Amino acid sequence: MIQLNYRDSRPIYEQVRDGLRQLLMSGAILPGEKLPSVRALASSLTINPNTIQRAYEALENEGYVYTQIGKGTFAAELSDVNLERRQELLVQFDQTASELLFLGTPAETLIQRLREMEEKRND
Amino acid sequence: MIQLNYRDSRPIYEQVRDGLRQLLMSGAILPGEKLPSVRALASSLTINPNTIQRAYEALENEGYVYTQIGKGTFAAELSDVNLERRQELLVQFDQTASELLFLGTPAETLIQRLREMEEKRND
Amino acid sequence: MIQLNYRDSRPIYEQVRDGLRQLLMSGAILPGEKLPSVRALASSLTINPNTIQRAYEALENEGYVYTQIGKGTFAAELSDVNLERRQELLVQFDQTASELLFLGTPAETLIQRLREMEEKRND
Amino acid sequence: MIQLNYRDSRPIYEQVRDGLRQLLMSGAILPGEKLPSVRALASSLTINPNTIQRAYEALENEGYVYTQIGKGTFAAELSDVNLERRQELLVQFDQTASELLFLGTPAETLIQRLREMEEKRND
DNA sequence: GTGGTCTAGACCACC
DNA sequence: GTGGTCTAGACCACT
Repeated sequence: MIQLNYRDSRPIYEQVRDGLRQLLMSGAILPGEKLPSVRALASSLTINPNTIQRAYEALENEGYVYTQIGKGTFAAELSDVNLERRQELLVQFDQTASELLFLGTPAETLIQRLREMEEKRND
Repeated sequence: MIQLNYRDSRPIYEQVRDGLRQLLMSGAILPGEKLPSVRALASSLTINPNTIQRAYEALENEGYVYTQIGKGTFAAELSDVNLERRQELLVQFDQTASELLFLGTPAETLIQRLREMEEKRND
Repeated sequence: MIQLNYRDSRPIYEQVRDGLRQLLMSGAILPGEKLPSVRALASSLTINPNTIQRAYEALENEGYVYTQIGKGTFAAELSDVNLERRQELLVQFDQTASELLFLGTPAETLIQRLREMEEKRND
Repeated sequence: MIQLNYRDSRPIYEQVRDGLRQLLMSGAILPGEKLPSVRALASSLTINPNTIQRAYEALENEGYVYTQIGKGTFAAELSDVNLERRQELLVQFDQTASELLFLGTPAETLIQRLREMEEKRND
C-alpha cells in the first residue's frame, strides 16, 4: 500500500504522509471513506504508532483528512484542502519548472506532460 | 548577493546552495566564472565556512560547479549538470503538477505560467 | 436545531453542549422551558444517548439547566448560572483581549464589536 | 517561570505553549531573543523533552517563534504572527463577550477592562 | 549543544 | 476500538 524507504533522507512520517496523499489523489480512498486506524497502519508498516499519528496530524493540517476522536480518521472533501497547501504547491511548481527550463528542457515538453496528466485524470 | 532567512526551516547550507543555484540560473554567474572562495563567502554571510563548504559540495554533486584544488570553485557548463538532477526535477514536476490538477487548478493556468517563465528567460 | 460538524476537532458532546448553550442564549429556549429528552435529541442527531447525557450534565454543572428526575431537563433562570462560569469567561476574555491588543488590534476595534453585539441583543 | 497544573484538563504541551506565549506577550522575552533549549526547559519543568518540543512546534506554527536547527529557538517579530491566529482570537473574543453580555455583564464593564489593559501596555 | 525524528510502552478521553 | 498525550531513552543532522 505504502512504500517506505529507510535510505531516503526524508523522515518516515513524511513518507507516510506523502504516500497517503497519493492514495487520496489517485482515488484509492474516496472522500468520507475511513483511513486505516493508527495502530493498524502502524503494524502493517511495522513502524511505531506515534509516527503514523504524526503523518495523520500533518494531513489534517493540510485539510486532506479529518478525525473524529474515538471514531477514526476520514478522507475530506477536495474543497476542504488548505489554501496554504495550494500556494505551497504553486511556489514549488514555479521553482521546479524554471530550473527545468534553465537546463534546456523545452517548455513544450512540460506542457505535453501536463496535458497527459489531465487526460489520465479524465479517464 | 544571497539572502539568508533564519526563519526558514531549511538548513542554512541548503539556503546557500539554493541561492547559488539561483545565481547560476539567472546568469549572474556565467559558465567558467569563479565563485567566491569558501572563506570569502562565509565571512560575507557571517556564517561558518563549513556550512559554505557543504553547499559547494552539494552543487558539485549536482554538476552545477566544479572545483580545481588550490584554484577555487567554478561554474560548470549547462550540459554538465547531472542527469540525476534532471530526473529528480522531472519527478518533482510531475508530483506537484498532478496534485495541483487534482485540487482543481485548470491545466491552462499552469501552462500559462510556463509560457510566462519562458518569455522572461528570453528577455 | 443543532449543527454537528464532524470535521470539528471538538468532541461531539462539547458541540452539543455549546449548541444548546447557544440556543439558550439566543432565546430560542426560554427559562423554565423543557429541553428535548435525551433519547429524542439523540435520535434526532443520530448519535449515542450517552453523548447527549454528557452534554446535559455539563450544562447542569454550569447552571444553565436543571434536571427533575422523571420529568426532564429544563432551562434555568439567568441568575442561576454559576459564578464559576462567569469567572471562567472573564479570565478568557482578558486573555483573548490582551493577546489581540498585543498583536496590534486597536482597542477601538474591539470596543466597537462589543457595542454591535449589545445592539443585536436589544433587537 | 511557567506554571504547570496537572489537574487541568488541557494537555501539558498546551500549558507550556500558552505559558511561553504569555512570556512573549509580556515582553519577558523580546523579539530575536533565544528561548531556553528544549532540554533545559524540559529539565527545569521536570517533563519530557518531547513535550516541550511539541509546544515549540505549535508556537512556530503560530508564528510566535522560529527555530534554527542546531542553534536554538528564537522569539519572532510581532508582524510574523499568523493571520490565522489573529482570526482565531477574534472568534474567541466574540463568543466569550457575547456570553458575558447574555449573562448580564454590562458592556461598559468589558469596555473598561479593555481600556485598562491598553493603559498597562503603554506603561 | 541544538532541534528533529523514532521506538516502545503506557494511560486517558471519546464513542 | 479509536485517536491524543506523555515518558524514557536513543540516534541523527546541523552549526
